[in-house]
Amino acid sequence: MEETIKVLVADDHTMFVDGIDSILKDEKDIEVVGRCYDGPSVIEFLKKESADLVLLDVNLPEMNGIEVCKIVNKDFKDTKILAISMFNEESFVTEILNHGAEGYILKNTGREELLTAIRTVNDGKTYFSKDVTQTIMKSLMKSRKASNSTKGFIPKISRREKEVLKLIVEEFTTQEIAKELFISLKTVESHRSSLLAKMNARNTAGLVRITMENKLLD
Amino acid sequence: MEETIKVLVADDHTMFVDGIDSILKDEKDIEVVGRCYDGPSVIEFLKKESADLVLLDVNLPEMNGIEVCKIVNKDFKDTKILAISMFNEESFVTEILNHGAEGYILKNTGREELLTAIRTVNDGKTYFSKDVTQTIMKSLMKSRKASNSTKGFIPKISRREKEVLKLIVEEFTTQEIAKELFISLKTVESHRSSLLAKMNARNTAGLVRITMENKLLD
DNA sequence: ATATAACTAGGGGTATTCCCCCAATAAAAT
DNA sequence: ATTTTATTGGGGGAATACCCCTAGTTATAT
Repeated sequence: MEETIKVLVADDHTMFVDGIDSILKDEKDIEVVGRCYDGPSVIEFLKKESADLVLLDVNLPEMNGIEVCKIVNKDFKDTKILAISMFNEESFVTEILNHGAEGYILKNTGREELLTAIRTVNDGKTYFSKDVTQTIMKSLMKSRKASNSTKGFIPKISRREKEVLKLIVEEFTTQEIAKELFISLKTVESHRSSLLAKMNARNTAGLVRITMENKLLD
Repeated sequence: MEETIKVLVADDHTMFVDGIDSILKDEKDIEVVGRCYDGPSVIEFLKKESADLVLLDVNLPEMNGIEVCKIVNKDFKDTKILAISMFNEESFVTEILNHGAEGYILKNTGREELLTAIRTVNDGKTYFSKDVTQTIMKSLMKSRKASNSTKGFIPKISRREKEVLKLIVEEFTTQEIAKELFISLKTVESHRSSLLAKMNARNTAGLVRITMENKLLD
């Protein structure tokens, strides 16, 4: 390896960043070019200087890791993301990987594995901790089950239906929805029954559950 | 300082321990004599070798920091405890301090402050991070004030209520729930209204949304 | 251009939820 | 031992949701 890997460390825990620094400074092929303690700082840094890889804490203040990941992937395509987190939480893992992170390791990862992860991701491959791999497997299993139980998707929900659905989830009654959207009570009822049919739900409880399970309002 | 301070590092996050190690190895008056990744190991270590100070993570697996703290204070009176945690949580702080920890710092503490904390505690004084001091003050101030501001606060939901709630989320009607649980329609209605009150919901939609948001059925 | 879907709205009726009141028994906490 | 909470159950009524039907207008896609 002729060139050094330029690493930007982003974590709000100073001591942790110090630790990473200490670990990486002994490596000839790796150079820590910056340290950030919140999301926006990462973006600011990358606007001024370049980095090959961001060691990115998923749980950052101000702007969380997922948001940062989105922006970096859009505006700084040459910069890779190695996500790092305290928690082996399925939601964190899957979400940040869906937004362009090339790797995900846990903070209980050892020194050697950290170095391996950085070099692997920098080479354009992906790297996951063993535990994380298991988590990903689990979530894949679950999503398969979920999509099976829903019996083939949810048909497209129209713009107006989505507005109604949003208000239903927010505990509005049909009357209140009608007033809010300046339409007739009967129209709202019509949308409601369309939603029940499309989502294959029996009642309001089903509408809300399926909405949350499938994140239909995001 | 003639003698070196013998430090035992106890944290389940390998990378963090590595970081501490890297920071402390440059200091002539401080020596890391051991590394533990769970509570019982700390006790085992102290039975065999001595340490002046344990850098103790509050959230340890197997046996948490408070338990470890109790035992160390009882059986190894010469060993000081410097508690360390990710979270500036009032409950953690007050509880471990009440069980004999001499200091409490956060993981976002910088290198210099860590070294200061270790030397201060080793000298028989106490050391708290600035943030922690504030937290202690706050807890003394409010102590009695109920936590209304906690938006996500949900009173305890009883076993039976949880059963009813589960079936509501699964789109059962009150009648069906009554049959399923072998109780009267009126009893189910009673549970329903208790749930509405406890969860501060207006209707079924709210029950389901709050249930999903807070993962009340896991 | 001509279906297809979306948005609108009504009539009429049943089912369900939500609300108030109440109260006995059992279990758990103080 | 006493209080509180949980679980059970009821009467009655108002509000809401759900279901059947139809149907005109307006986008949108083929």
